[in-house]
Amino acid sequence: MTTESNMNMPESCPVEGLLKSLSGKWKPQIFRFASVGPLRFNALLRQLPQSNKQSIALALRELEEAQLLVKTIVQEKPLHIEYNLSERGRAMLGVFEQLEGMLLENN
Amino acid sequence: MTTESNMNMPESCPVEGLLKSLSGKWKPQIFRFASVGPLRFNALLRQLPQSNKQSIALALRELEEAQLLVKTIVQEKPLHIEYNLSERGRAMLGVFEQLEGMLLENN
DNA sequence: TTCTGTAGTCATGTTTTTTTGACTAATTGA
DNA sequence: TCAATTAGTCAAAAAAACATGACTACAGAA
Repeated sequence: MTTESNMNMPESCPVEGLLKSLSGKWKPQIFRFASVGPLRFNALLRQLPQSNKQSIALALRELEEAQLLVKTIVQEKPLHIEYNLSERGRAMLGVFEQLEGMLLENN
Repeated sequence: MTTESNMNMPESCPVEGLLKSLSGKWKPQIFRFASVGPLRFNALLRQLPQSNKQSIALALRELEEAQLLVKTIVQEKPLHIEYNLSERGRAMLGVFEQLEGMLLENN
């Protein structure tokens, strides 16, 4: 039933776009970690010992593309890279916290 | 890096569970359709012409297991099955509508 | 009793995602 | 200068998700 016409079909519904940008094996956890404090690549790998570089690198890139995280080069020694929740990311976090409340209460 | 120990690891974070139960190629759309009115299997297949029975059946089953939809046998003629948003599903919908507002405004 | 519509399941194949392991390249500390 | 740490990339393999086509089973209409 699949045709060529559904390739790269841009999301019509923004919520569906958000769900997609948070879907995958590692992105939800990474997002949650980012809500606590800045992330660094190798530290993240150590926090997610069942994961791997490739997947984490991809997840970070996609979260950045979705504008949920921002990547910064920190000009300190040792020079390094940090990922933080973007403004949009923090806004999403607020909604998720509300959601969490709802999910816990009724059940 | 993968071990056997992460098989069926139950979700620690309820929001991650929700994200998971709404992830996949068809579940978000099905959920949105359900927010408009009752769903029926064959009608859904016709509304999602690039999909297929197998995937839709699986998506419906998983949405039901996640308690976002409820399945009802309608004792009318012709006897048929209906899927509706559960109470939990409607609660989620409320949050998603709020989310939608946020996603549209800042950007 | 045969045909149509309902709501699926099952085995198999294809495609997409995820993992593995080797490799790169810049920075820093000893 | 050597070794370690940081943050990755790449090609290939393995695993998971998705699609296809054949099939089932029941209800109702002609």
